[in-house]
Amino acid sequence: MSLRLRKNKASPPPPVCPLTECMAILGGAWTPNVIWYLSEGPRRFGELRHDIPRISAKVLSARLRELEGQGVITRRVMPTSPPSVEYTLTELGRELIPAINAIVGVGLKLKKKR
Amino acid sequence: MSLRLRKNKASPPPPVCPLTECMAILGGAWTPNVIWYLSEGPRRFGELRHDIPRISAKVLSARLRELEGQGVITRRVMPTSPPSVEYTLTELGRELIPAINAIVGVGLKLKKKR
DNA sequence: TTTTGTGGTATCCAATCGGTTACCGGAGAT
DNA sequence: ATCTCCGGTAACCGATTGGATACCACAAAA
Repeated sequence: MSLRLRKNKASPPPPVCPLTECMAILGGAWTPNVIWYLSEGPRRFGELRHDIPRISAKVLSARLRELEGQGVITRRVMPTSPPSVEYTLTELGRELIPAINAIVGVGLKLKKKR
Repeated sequence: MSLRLRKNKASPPPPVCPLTECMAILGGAWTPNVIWYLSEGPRRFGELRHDIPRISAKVLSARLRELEGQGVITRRVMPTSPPSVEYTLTELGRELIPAINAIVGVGLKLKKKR
């Protein structure tokens, strides 16, 4: 003799999730890091490369263009020599900071436990 | 004549980031969704498949085993017929909920703006 | 004259990733 | 006797991903 399965409809699933929408922004490799390092102010391409040592120029370039296309950052070419480029979080981009901070918070807890 | 470049050392980068640590958990496809649907209580394999219609059994299975290995969820086989398996967030897993909520919050804002 | 600094792009490549399909055991229901 | 339900696994496959390397223009500095 054995127990019966509980009905599958037992508990209704939580409401529709907008997770996918937001993860489409945060999903790419290094994306949260880029946003994190932009969260304290504008930053140049080379500075970001230095901030995130293991990122390749190709990937950093790709991420920046994606984020620009999504309206998360703006790109501004400065009239210097050689020309330098400054990236800044938009208002939309700044709305991502609490999420990034929450992720960082969990990361800190994880580190403490090890 | 043209402007000079500002020194690269101008502003120090923010402190070392534990982002990567946490994103190693949240990074896989569907992972945040799985945690989200577990956030309101234990849930069975088939229920999760139903919650996340486009996920394949293979990927759901992989994610659940990964999360179990990372100590985010527990797996419990119930003595039913046919056997059913219940997944539950651990205490560590519950610490991820604020981050998930923050991500959901941004997703909601994104939806409103469209 | 040569070197340095900047912000990239082009190309190639191996690895990974996730989807698809087929299949499984074992008990209960029909 | 056969079908259904449940929670998977195995094998295969194409697409995507990200890393490595080489290369670019242009101006200023050495």
